[in-house]
Amino acid sequence: DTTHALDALSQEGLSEEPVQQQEKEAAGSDGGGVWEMVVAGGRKQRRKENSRGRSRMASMDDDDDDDDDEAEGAEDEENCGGGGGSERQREHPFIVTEPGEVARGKKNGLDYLFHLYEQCREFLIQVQNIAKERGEKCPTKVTNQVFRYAKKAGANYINKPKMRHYVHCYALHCLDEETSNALRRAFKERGENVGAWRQSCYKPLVAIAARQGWDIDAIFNAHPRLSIWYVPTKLRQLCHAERSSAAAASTSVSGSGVDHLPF
Amino acid sequence: DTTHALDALSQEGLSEEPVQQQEKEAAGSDGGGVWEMVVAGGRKQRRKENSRGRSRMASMDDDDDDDDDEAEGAEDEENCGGGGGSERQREHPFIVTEPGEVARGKKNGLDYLFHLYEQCREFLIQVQNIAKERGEKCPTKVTNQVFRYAKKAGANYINKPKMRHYVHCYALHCLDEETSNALRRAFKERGENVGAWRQSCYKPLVAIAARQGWDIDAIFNAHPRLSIWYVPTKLRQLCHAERSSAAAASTSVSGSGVDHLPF
DNA sequence: AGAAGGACCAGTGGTCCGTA
DNA sequence: AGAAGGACCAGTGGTCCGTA
Repeated sequence: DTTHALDALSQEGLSEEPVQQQEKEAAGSDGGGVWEMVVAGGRKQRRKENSRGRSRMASMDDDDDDDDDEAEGAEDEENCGGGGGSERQREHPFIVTEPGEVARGKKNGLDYLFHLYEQCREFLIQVQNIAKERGEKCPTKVTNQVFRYAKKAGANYINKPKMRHYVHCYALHCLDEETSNALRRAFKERGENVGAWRQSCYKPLVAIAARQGWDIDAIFNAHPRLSIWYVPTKLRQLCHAERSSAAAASTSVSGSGVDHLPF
Repeated sequence: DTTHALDALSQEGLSEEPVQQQEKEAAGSDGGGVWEMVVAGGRKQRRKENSRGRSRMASMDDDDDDDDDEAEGAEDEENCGGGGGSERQREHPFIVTEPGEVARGKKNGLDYLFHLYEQCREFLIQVQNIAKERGEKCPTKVTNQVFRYAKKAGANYINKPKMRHYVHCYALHCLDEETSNALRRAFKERGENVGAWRQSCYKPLVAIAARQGWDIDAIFNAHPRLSIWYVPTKLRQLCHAERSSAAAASTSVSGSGVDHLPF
């Protein structure tokens, strides 16, 4: 009674199935659909075979998967917004944009970046539904399995290193959108690059953690959209370091405590 | 201000430190201490070097670590309750015992088995405390890291395959001690071996799951002592299979539903 | 130079199967 | 035969570094 079309999920690379599910937005769950039509239209390259003869995957349950399958290694050019050619494709780099601003030229903006996190969440939900239906272990986080699923669903522009790289930026966006927006405007105005903006997102997060007892895991877990992301190592370390030095400062002022700082 | 004696924890096998923490019971947290004096006295082999030149580990924070360090590969005989000799040591096999019954001869009873789960919980709590103190990722389950910690703390009789093998038996003991006890008495009386008793523990668990909406993960997670254990694959599969056939039966009786069973 | 992401690596969950 | 557990293995979390 249950379709087992996704049986290959845990046997990656073994089956050879023709159907491929396109990236689909689980439409209507947020503003992403509209936003995407505006911003992503010229950028979204659909499925370039990633040249290592990977197998594909049957699509699942509901709607809109289109069934075209290219020959392996077809490596044809695609509309990537003006720079046609057959060299290996990458996503356009991010630039610092204000909220609502669409990046021009061969660039992607930060609304698009955050949108990728929402898409990953939708892919996770799909993976969870499949797992529940089949009585298998159900992931609570965006795992390798989810990234693999996203890729097979045609979302080649989603990958683990990128998503992990900017998690804390998304965290600030979730936890304090005001501050996040202000930071974006400030860094755009100053003409800073994405790396500088990214670095600057740590500090306000540590401040939030300070106000909430330093438990960054609890802060992530308490937020419905953030709880599915692993706390980045560096953010965890910064919180720990800052807590330690804050504790040291307060004890050395009060004279109590067990640390041995010079006085 | 914080001791970093356990810095080697994540660098297993690299450091060469002389201090070793003995198994300790985190005394007073449950009845294990008393129970152990009665039952485990003649069985507890303390530290046989596991012959692969593994390094040891500095002990942590609090109390009672004894500092003796044997030469590597000392391989001396130990008091194992009567069977002295230098051959490789194993734990005595389990036999089916009634609640409160002490196993005689070279056997271990089921109270002892369940006690091992409590010990693992205590080791997990110690690992969690260390992780929190150091601002590192904090495990919520009994992971490889916890088994490694237990071994380094001298609890050589704890190992992953054994603990995973009997998890569902412990689960029944946690979730329905009455039923668990009755099962033990019945299987002892019938002279069944441990394997048969172990097998028999699945069925009442599936029945519990049936009563609670089939969500075995939720059932594990709702119980404070059980939530730290991964749901065993086979138990998960049994619940899923039973739910499916129960659903099929009910729909074929009611005539509604989407399955295509013969009528 | 700044940035995207393939691919690697140490340590994980899971359990088989050589051992006693 | 029944059982304990060393050791293996596929797939994970994490992120470096060769690439563009």
